[in-house]
Amino acid sequence: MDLDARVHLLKTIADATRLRILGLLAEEPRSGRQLAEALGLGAPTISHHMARLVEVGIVRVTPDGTRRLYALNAGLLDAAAAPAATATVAPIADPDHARHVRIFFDGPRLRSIPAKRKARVSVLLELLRRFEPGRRYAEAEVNALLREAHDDVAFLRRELVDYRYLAREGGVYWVNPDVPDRDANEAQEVPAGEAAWLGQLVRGVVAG
Amino acid sequence: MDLDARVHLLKTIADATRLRILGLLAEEPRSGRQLAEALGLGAPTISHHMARLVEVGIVRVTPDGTRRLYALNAGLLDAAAAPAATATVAPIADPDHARHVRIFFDGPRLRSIPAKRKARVSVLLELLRRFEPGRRYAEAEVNALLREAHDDVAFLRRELVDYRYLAREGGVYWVNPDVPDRDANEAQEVPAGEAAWLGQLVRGVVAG
DNA sequence: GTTAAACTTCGATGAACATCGAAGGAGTGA
DNA sequence: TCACTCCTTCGATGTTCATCGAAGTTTAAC
Repeated sequence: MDLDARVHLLKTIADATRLRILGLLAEEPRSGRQLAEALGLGAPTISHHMARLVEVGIVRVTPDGTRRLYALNAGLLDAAAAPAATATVAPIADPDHARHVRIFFDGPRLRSIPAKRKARVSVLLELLRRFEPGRRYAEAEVNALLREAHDDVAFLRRELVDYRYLAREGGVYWVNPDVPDRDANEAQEVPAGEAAWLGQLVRGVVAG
Repeated sequence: MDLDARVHLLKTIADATRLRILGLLAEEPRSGRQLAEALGLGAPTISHHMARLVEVGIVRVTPDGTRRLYALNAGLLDAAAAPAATATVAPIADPDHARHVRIFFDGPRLRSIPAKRKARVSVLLELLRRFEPGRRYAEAEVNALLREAHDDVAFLRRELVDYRYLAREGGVYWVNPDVPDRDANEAQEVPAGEAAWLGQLVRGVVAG
């Protein structure tokens, strides 16, 4: 996480409305409408803030009928609570990874799905990081997470399973604990340091 | 610390230039000129940022000849490092305290020194909070800290000592560990919680 | 007093952005 | 298909604020 990223993240949290939103989401997940009512703000304003919060990863969103349910990203906070645990997926060592990500991602969205295998692997690994290791996901949850990146969730899901990045049994998915085929991947320790101060911050700020 | 204060503090840190300044000050104290050179910015810009950082208490300033030396407020960071310690001065329980502070303070500055004893006590206790308990101060340091509030530092210093808020021996001052005469003061526990997340944040952000 | 260095204040400029109303999807159910 | 709800996008508005040059202030040294 470089300077710009940190500034971006801080700027995102440094707003009264968004702090109040985080406080509400810390109690329970809520829809946009609920947040708008609770804060006395218009729907466009809420939409604006939620887009920012989701973009930096503090909030997760799942479609639910015509509504969209927003929830605090528990993974970050849990990582902060157990600062010794290494709860993140091992880093990606492919030197072209960053370039691929830059080319194919537009924020959280995927501009397109790469045709070439190497770039597709980069994109899939990047998507894999949105899943919490150890947690089990229903197929709908997997779809919801992937839909933040691209509409063809079925293809992405199939690819993730084919590459063994996601394991599946019945309708339940989870991150493969020892991901295969990750080029030159030496599983270096990434203690939850980065997530730790973020989570600590969010906890502290939200708790008041 | 209410919502607005937290937002204000976050907004203060959420700036690339100020984060770089904090990073530099984490290494060693520096003057405004040094910071301007290191960052390639104009003197007015540095002055602007330093005023903000000092106002929120992350940075301390001491005059040094024609220069002003800026240093990270070690107290906050130390409080974060030992999260169990209660390193802050006991809170002020006088119900009129907040009103007095609002009336007589304009940011860190004192509009005037209250003539009435009650209000003056409030102001003095508020000033006392700018000192780190346990730390020993040279008279020049005491003056420097008080000068941020008002030019008549001699009067303020004498009052602080007269009220036994500051103890003195030789030329050395320190916060009286058991402050007397603090109306209805039941020394409630204020674990360094607030400072903790701030310090944790600064540490994390600065360390990268 | 005078000069020089370091810093602050003032005013202006431009960029970022929170908010809103109006219009435009998108999902749900008749 | 139609209506309804929820949400997003667009365009406009007003505010905040980082930055700079110019001018003012403070401190030290002679």
